[in-house]
Amino acid sequence: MNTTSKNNHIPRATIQRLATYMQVLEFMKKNNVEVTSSEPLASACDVNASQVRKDLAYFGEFGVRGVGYYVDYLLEAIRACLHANREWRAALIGVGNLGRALLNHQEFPRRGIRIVGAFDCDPFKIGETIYGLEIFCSKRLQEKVPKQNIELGIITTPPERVQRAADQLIEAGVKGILNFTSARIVVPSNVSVEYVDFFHQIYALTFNISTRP
Amino acid sequence: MNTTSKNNHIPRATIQRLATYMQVLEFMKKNNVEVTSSEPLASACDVNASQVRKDLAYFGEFGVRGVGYYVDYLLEAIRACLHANREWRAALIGVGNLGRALLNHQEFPRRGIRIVGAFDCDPFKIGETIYGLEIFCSKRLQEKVPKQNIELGIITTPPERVQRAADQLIEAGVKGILNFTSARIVVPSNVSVEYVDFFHQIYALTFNISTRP
DNA sequence: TCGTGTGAAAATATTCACAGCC
DNA sequence: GGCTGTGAATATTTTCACACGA
Repeated sequence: MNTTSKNNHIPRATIQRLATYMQVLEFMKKNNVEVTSSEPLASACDVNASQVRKDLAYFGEFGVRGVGYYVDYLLEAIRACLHANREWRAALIGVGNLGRALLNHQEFPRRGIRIVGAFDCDPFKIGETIYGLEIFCSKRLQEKVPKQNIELGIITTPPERVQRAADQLIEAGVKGILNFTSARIVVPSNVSVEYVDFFHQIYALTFNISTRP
Repeated sequence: MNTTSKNNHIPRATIQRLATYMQVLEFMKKNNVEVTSSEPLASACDVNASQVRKDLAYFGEFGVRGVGYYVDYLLEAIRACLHANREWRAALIGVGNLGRALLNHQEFPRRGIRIVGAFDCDPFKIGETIYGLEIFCSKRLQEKVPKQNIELGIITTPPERVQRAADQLIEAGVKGILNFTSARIVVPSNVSVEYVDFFHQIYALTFNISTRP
């Protein structure tokens, strides 16, 4: 399985759709569907069938002409494309409500994301143990990130502190940041940032609802 | 302020960026910035300055040539574009961990989203009161949605139950659904659906990190 | 025959560049 | 002089349509 064949730039939309295909394929697998094809996969994801084929073509050839795709094989192929087929170690900064919820979120370990460090700058929280994880002062990221082989940072601080948290994570050497804060951050170009803010989806809803027949 | 002038189709990406501009403008407002221009706004959002102007142009003219944009005015204008400048009433189905966290999330009321009904199908939860809201059986959506003027549904059930929850919401008359489940749903074309799944962002991260120099 | 993989065509989105207005 | 608003140019993404292989 060759997942690096076409090294030309891959649209971000393609990456998002691959994640969606994964979800649908997992659902199919759970329902003992062994073979599928671009059409049902596409319609489950509300896209065009050739879109599915084109998205996959960026990475290689995973189907069988005249037959379709073996669910299990395609699932593994997509996991490999997204590099979701290995363990990723993460640090979480900001142990408030949301932070705690994420620390307890079973979907993370199920998908190979291990949150192995919890950090905060509140002296009352430092030292506390939550879900088996001791909370450290954010200043100790410097020391813990390399030691624990942490590559991802998850920020769940209040928005005022997000930039400082990001700076500390980057200084400590993480390669990617997942920002749950509503504020934007500035990072050097060798670090990736993704924003999680479901109000974007809410506004897409309110807009769509309001501008319909 | 005319926010419906150009009725041609508006790209989804534009809607998403408008939500981002809102966040940045709110940040500026909090920092007492009164006037800005497309350049600083664009660079804070990692887009091109003419992208900002083009996005706004879909809805009208909100700037002053030679000057820029008045933060407060632009903010209100964008809110109006997204229909985020009024109250929206929502029902939540699935009072598990995530559901509870959302019911307690202060950002909802702050942004005019009022969750006025909580529903579940677990008999042990029905009747319980959480954050001042009684939990009702999902079957009562039919009756509660019209009575309480609910337009949005928020689904936080386990994925196996998401389709049924969606069917009940739609049957009861909601116009838009925010699906926090990892499963896809099928809805009639007069209902809008948005998916919230931060693993999409995580996979964007793992992909980006892994396919860099 | 059926469904993939893929060039070519069409549709969309982004960026440029500058006229127009403060 | 400076920055918006916008048509025109460019770039990107999606869709079509069909050759090819199982």
